[in-house]
Amino acid sequence: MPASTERPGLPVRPTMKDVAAAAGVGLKTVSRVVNGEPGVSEATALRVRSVIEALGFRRNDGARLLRQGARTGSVGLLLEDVADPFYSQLSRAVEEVVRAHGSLLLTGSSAEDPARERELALGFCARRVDGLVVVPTSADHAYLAPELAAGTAMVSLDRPMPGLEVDTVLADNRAGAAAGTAHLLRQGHRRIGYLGDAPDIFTAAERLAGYREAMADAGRAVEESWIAMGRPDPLGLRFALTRMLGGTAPVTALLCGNNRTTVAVLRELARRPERPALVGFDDFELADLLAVPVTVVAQDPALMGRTAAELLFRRLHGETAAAQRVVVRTRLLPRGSGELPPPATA
Amino acid sequence: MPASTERPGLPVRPTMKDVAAAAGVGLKTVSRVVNGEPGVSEATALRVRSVIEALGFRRNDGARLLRQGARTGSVGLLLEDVADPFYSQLSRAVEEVVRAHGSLLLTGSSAEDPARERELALGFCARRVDGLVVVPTSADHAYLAPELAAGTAMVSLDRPMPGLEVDTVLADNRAGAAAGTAHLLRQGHRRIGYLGDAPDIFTAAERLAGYREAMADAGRAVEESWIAMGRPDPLGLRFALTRMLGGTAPVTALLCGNNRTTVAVLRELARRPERPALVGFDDFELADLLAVPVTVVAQDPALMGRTAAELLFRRLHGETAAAQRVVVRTRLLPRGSGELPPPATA
DNA sequence: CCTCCGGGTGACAACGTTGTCGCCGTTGCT
DNA sequence: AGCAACGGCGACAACGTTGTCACCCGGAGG
Repeated sequence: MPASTERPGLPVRPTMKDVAAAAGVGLKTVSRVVNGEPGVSEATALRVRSVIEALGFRRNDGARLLRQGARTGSVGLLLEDVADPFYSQLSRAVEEVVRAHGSLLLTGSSAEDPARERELALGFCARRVDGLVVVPTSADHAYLAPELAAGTAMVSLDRPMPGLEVDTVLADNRAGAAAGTAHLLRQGHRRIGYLGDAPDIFTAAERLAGYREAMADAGRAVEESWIAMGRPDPLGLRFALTRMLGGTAPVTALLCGNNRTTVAVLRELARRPERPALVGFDDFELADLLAVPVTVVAQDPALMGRTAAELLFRRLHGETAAAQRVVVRTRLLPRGSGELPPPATA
Repeated sequence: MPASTERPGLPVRPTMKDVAAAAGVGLKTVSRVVNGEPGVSEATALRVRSVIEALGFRRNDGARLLRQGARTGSVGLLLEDVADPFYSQLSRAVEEVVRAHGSLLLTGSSAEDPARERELALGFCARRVDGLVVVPTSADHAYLAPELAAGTAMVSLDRPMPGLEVDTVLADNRAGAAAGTAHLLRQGHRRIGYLGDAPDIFTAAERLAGYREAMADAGRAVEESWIAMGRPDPLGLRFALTRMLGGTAPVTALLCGNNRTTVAVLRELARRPERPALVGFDDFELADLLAVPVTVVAQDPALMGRTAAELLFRRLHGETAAAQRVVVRTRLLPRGSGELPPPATA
């Protein structure tokens, strides 16, 4: 009758040693049973299993991983903000793939703060995640180079990670923004405003470039006062809209650079008399049910997330080809707001 | 000049041993430097630090945790679907608190499938998370009892976890639904429909109960044909609405049991001639910008998530009081759709 | 001169698990 | 009867880290 260690009252997790002692077998036999390895008689296995059940034993994966030196079966996801519907959809898609591969997902929101992103990323790496899916902030990511070299797979999602040779999944921001702009031009608009996120954010800059491109292709000059870039705070937006929509030659249409901005603009427009045409980049729920349904350049966040995660696992499964860049198409969805004609006076 | 182990071409993470060898010091000295322990001369520390930098060494937290037998500094969050805005807000709030406590967050979506939830929860426990925040499915959670006993902190969020003595954070579903119903009754509605999620989901059942309560308090009988419960699929919904809104005594108002249902109902109503009054349970973005702004019983998901996470860390910090139940208030936000009067003919 | 002390350092065990290897007892063959 | 083969099982080392303890050395005190 072998005695286990004392319990001083505090909860202690039973180990294989405890199970072995309680079942009157060797440590390795318990290991074999737990892992379903052959070489254990059915009788012994049964006894061990019942002890495991009785003690509530659960294998310590940390120790297991340490011993095997193998994969941890976990992946880290870093993005700007899980609560943003675009990212929450990305997140869900990534999670789905991760789960299908039997891995667990660590999630962290960087809030667009490089220091915070770095802290999270290195935290994930210290936990020895097998891979990282990152929606990178605009800061330098050189600190990840050692991790990459050490074998942590990485995929950059939604934005590139300059200086790091990793697979990258992007939307065709430029073409999408150009398509949205061209659409407005086709409706007869000549003075079109662009409201986007801070210009150091890759997607914001690309979409602005697409807007300029389309305007240039149509032979239309762009006045810099038609452009407003920055985090979409209500006050700045109100100011920008007043500037664009007021004066003697107001813009008659708006292109919004992301769903946050689009929603903020809609909310602001509801307080104003002007009814400019509007195309939003990135679809959002209920866009089709608004008083004037909102025309958008829709991304496919689920596809982007899925693609990124699959690229990651391809690497983890041994793929060694050069880093690739996948561009996911956007689609213009005309719903009404983008088909409003310019006012007759314009 | 001590030689490290050979590298066969594959990436290998350097260990403290490698650093020690390269710096010509003992293993423990490296450990001391890494952990900022005293007892190392500044000269030695400097040398070790530069070697760490050069090799790109990063401490293996798994081994550290194993040795210390301490906390893993990670928490698991289990919910139904991160892509659902209600849960993504919960998620963000939980993450914020977790981060403030220096921990990492593992996230998993159960998709309302008990087997999947179980698999995820046990996976988290095998990773030895310090605690678990769970939005439980309606299945039995007895399998978590050993984990709880073993010292894994747990908090139940949005729904209770019967049979497990854990802190629980809930919205006041019943009172909220009753308030929404009473609001509709005050507008003169007498025949009010309720559309909710599957009745085995706690919140759906509670809200239904609140609806019945308010109807009973007003002395109004409820016809069972006014009630439709189930996952909000478009077809079932269409059928249910046809039933409720058709016939000789149609309902003139609707109470929707959650944001998914509300949106689905709005989408379906857009295809139909009837314009019943409507109150939704749970707020959603743009509810105020729709053609008829939507009156809702708003929950506070951020507060709920924050509260749950804080209760969890209180336990982790040694709190041993009996499990408590925190109820977070809901608020009725009248915006228009809930103030529509019944048609004169009714 | 010897002793004591304390700062700087390293050897070693241990955390919980798994891979390797060898032991024991049966069985089946010659 | 002798021997190989095999199934069942356990002892032991190792994974990368940290806690314990002992060692070495120079200087202060007797």
